[in-house]
Amino acid sequence: MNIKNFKYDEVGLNRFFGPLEASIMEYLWDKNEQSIKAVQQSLELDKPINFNTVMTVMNRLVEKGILEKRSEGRLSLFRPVQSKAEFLEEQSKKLTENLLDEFGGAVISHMLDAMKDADQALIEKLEQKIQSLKKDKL
Amino acid sequence: MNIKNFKYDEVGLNRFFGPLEASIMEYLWDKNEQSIKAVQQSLELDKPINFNTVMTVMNRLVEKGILEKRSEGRLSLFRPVQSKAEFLEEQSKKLTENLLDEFGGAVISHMLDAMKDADQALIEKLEQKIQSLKKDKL
DNA sequence: CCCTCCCACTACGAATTGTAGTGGAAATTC
DNA sequence: GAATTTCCACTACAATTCGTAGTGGGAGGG
Repeated sequence: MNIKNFKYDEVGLNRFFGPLEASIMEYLWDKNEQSIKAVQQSLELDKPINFNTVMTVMNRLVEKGILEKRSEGRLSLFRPVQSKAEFLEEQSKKLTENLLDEFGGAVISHMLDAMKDADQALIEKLEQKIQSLKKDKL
Repeated sequence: MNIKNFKYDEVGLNRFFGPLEASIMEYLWDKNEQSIKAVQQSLELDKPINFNTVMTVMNRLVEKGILEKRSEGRLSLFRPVQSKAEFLEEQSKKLTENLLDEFGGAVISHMLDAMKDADQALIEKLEQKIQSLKKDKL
């Protein structure tokens, strides 16, 4: 799983992937294991896309450790290594740790500042976490 | 100020810039306003670097809105648009907001989990923030 | 008047991502 | 069994980003 960049100016999967990569991942996370043909046909519904283009990008995703490739007879099937939830969990965790390493506790203040619309339950949860952190310090 | 990517696998300014860009910014944040020559000579202390290489990269930083360029006679002087502190503040804020937008309150939990070594003062501050957030909700 | 210093313009290579052509091997069809 | 279709491997090219550097021009000092 080899994601290198987090893109400020994009949204969702496009923060981690190129646009075509993102569409492919979106589809595969929905359908789990699929052939290139199936992916290409699905993308084609939106706009024309060459089979080989899809294949190349999918093979690159395998090289990057995002997809797994399996042969069934002469058919190649591709499937995400992680679920979308697992992927997002891992990325948000990595980014969070990176941010803390880089900027220290100050980010947490930014977080809370930005979090005006947090719901009550989350705030309670945070409060408890803080309490337990305080205890650990004693 | 046009930073696009945050790099997982780098550290410090290298998360936002290429390595040469980062060295240049580091120097200019220390010295404020300097000529290309001054920058190049400073970098040269580490390893040989062509004057034109430095110039090209500095001009690109101007195009990106990171540096400002000013002519004094026929000499060009370059200076960061923001202080390093301002820059880091802005980036950490942007990233924080992006992360929250993207992943919701869950990141905060990650934060606190990762924050085992937070100091007492920070924890107090967080507690107060939480309290005021709670009040706002009433 | 020549030389040196500084800058503008231009170009190239590696890496990343999207694009697609060519051709080969297997399956299907006649 | 030969022809056609299906699917994949290999290869290549374009745009972008970043580091690199060559060529040449203009301004000032000796």
